[in-house]
Amino acid sequence: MLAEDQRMVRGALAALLGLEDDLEVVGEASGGAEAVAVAARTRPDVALLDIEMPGGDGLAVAPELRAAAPDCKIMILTTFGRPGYLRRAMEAGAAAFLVKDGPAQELAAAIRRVVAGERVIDPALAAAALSAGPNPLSPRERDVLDAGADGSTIADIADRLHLSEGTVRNYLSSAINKVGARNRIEAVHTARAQGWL
Amino acid sequence: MLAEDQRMVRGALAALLGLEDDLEVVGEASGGAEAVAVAARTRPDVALLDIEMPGGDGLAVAPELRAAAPDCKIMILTTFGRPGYLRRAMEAGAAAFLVKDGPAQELAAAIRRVVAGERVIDPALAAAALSAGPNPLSPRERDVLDAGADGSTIADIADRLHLSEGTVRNYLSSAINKVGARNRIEAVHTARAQGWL
DNA sequence: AGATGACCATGACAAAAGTCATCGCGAACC
DNA sequence: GGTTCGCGATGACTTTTGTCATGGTCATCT
Repeated sequence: MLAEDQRMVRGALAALLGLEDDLEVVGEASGGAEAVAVAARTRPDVALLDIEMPGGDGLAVAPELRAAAPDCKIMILTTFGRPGYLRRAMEAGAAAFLVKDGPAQELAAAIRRVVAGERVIDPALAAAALSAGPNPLSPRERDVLDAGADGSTIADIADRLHLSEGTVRNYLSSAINKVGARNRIEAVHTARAQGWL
Repeated sequence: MLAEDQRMVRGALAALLGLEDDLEVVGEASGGAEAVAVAARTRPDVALLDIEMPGGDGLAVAPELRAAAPDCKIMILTTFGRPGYLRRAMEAGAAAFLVKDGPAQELAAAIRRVVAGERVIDPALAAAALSAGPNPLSPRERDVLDAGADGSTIADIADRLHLSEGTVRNYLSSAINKVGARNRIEAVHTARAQGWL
């Protein structure tokens, strides 16, 4: 099964896999929630999930998908090889983590290896994820940083999260400090780059 | 010819086009500069360019490509259907503007229409581009806004652009005002969403 | 020849953002 | 039972942003 929001890319990936005669695409989905429903219905051997999708990203729905279709292997396919993504993917029980930058043949090869029971992870990425360490941000710090990512003012964030302005300032300050940034914007950038948001 | 930086997507698109027996992929490139070189060598009828690429984006290299291979029709294929992108694509002489969200069959169909001499643009997108109006930012305002997008401080920007801090502040302020934002971050967001950056 | 507008710069001021010390509460852990 | 840590809050303080008025140069357009 294929879950990817960009239809043209999804169609192209389907075409790519269609060239392999031991592989068949039995279902397609354009979002996280839909992926779970489709998997429950079509019972695929393997689910290929994109991360950047509307309606619940691939990492968030992985647990639900495991519940809905326990025998289905989960493979994460993403544009960005962020250490934090890989970590979360592994914690969610994914069998593979691929980046779209990789060679096209790698996809079919990885699927076969996953079906055979192997786990497939780019060694360089694995090393980066390990050396980067875990997410240093507390849940609340993440919330606040994320809420401020779009240019919202402190008052906006406080309002949206039902916190006092001072509290928001403190969380923001400690988040900035923890990621080693000089201000909110830098903090959001580096946190995103690490896959911490 | 196919220019797209993500190899897996590029391979998948090639597979998709390979299914059509009146179409053939004669060259592939992973960046803007490479696209020009490949086009000069392989002389394709049509060049399919992604926008979000390293080494000069599709819009920037379109003029060079026209110079290098005058008979080659240029098609822009992008993730984001931003009004400003469409406008720039048209000004660069592109024959088509497609978004990756569209249906997969649309790609081959669009290529055939372009070869037949037609121009292919999503009507909804064209309307949005026209109603949004042209880029309100002056070149310098764009520079400053862009330089500050990564969280650089005013002093950083002033330094990088060889301007006084006050000047940077003024440009930033007028840019914020022009796009109707409340601060730098919001300004960058909306400017990006419109394709003005 | 005069208007317009992009460009660069100051200085002054108000409004945010960020830092720091300090406090209380509750849960987890040794 | 004490320590630690995440959570939420205050108040005071400094720095950074953003706004505004103003002024000058240069190129373009009418």
